[in-house]
Amino acid sequence: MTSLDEQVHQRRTNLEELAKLGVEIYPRTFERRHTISQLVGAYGQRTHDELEAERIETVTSGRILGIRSFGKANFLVLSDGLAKIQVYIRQDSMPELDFKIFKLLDFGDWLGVEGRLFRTKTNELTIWASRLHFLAKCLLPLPEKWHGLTDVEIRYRQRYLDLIVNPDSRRVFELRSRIIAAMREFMTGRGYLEVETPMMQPIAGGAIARPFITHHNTLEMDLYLRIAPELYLKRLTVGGLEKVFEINRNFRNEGISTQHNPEFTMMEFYEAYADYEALMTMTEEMIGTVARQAIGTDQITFGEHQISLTAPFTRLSLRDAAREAASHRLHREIGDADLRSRETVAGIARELGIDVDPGHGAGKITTEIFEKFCEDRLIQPTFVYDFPTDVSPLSKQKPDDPDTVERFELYIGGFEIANAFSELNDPAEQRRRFEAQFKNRQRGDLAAHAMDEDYIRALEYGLPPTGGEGVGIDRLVMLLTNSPSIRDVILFPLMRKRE
RNA sequence: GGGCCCCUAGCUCAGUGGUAGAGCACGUGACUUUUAAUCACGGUGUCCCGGGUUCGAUCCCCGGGGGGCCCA
Repeated sequence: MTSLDEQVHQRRTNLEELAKLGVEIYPRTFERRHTISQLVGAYGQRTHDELEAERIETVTSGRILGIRSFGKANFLVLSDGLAKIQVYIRQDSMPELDFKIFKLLDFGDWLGVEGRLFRTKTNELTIWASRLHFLAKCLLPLPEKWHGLTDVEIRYRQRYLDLIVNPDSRRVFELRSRIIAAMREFMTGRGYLEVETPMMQPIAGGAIARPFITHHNTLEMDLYLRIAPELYLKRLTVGGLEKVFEINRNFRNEGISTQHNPEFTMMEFYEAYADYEALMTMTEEMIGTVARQAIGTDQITFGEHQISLTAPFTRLSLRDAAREAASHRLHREIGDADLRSRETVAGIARELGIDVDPGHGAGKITTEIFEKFCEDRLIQPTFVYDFPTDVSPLSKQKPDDPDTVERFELYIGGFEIANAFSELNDPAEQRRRFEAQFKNRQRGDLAAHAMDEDYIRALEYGLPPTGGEGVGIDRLVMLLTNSPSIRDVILFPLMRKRE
């Protein structure tokens, strides 16, 4: 018999023995007077003498994360996932049946306890148990208590084990919830309406990305999982909802990395009468506010970096960033005009070791230079603004420069956190942009934006001047929880199927 | 998709071309305020899978699977 078989068998036997004693082995409810967290919160500072005077009786419950037996003195460690409390168990303090139950408990079982709070000689807050209530059996052995569970594959595939034994993991997901709550509060506090738009879309628009395809049987219709809610949210702005936001999942059928999960969470919002300048101001306020509210500070540690999220953030135009990086590497001055000539910028890119796609225009090539040489150096919060028009099919051009759109991306910790622009609201120009994208698609670019006639029709009814933005929630959570991989902040990251 | 690395007991990890190891966990016993409890004794296994080389492979070689990091 393997060690595993042996341990599972032992646990099953204990469960059977409990049943033989007449114990309800899967009881339906349990009424607590306090959670363990409440006990620790309320009485964690009480001294031995205060507890003796107050004689606090409690009924609580949790999972057994430690058993120390000394014959007649026995200790359990009980956890509610957030806090732990010790339980003192002695045969002469409880009914005979309850002590028999205790003898059949295993590491990992769920248990209810009645008793009085006291402090042991070593000053540990402890429940002196007078009754035990068996709540559920743990039939499989848990990971070791000291090293915990470090195998990342098991942590992701069996997140429940990770959450049981790794308090830091629990902490990350508590913070994730608080970050999203703070974000929602920030938006609703500014008068934004929270909405939900389709996740299944007949045309996957609003971003440059390859979609997942699914199928509706009775409609006999292929659908895409959305790559962005953008086009639907702007339809709402056409409909007069001047400030809307949505926090929800997007799905992109692309590579997986420490910064990319196929499904990820975005907060996307649109505000009538705002432009990208206004959004920059709002974004730096949002990031700092959310950080202070969710984690208590806007000065964070991310890996080896100390990052300040206090406004204002640095602002850097994309072409300046690309120009400076190229000038530095090629040891000569690259001018703005060099980046706007397709021939010149393609030559520069090749000199920099970039494989230039013959179908790519000057703007796309400039963006590639930026992505390759600048992105991962933008550790402190930086707005990179003014993107080439050919990589931004939904953004409004600058009045004096049709090759450039009013768009920015926010970089923190070396990766993109947010993407925003003044929305293109001229339906004729929007149609031209979609057609240009269609040409990219014909050349084989499966991520190119698709034509959306209904969206153009909506624009024809009139979209007011509008600014819109998407904030990557998972990446923000990574930053605020100092997590090196996006999989550490997604409860169940996508993993390859296992035989 | 490419490169590099990892896969050994339930968990965390050593290790070797010749009967596979430790700590925790598990079992038995001792112990009336312990806390990574301690002490004594005890059993651990498809060394990820398949093929090859070899008298002999967990180890070397090839292929596959899963995972991680970096690059695209």
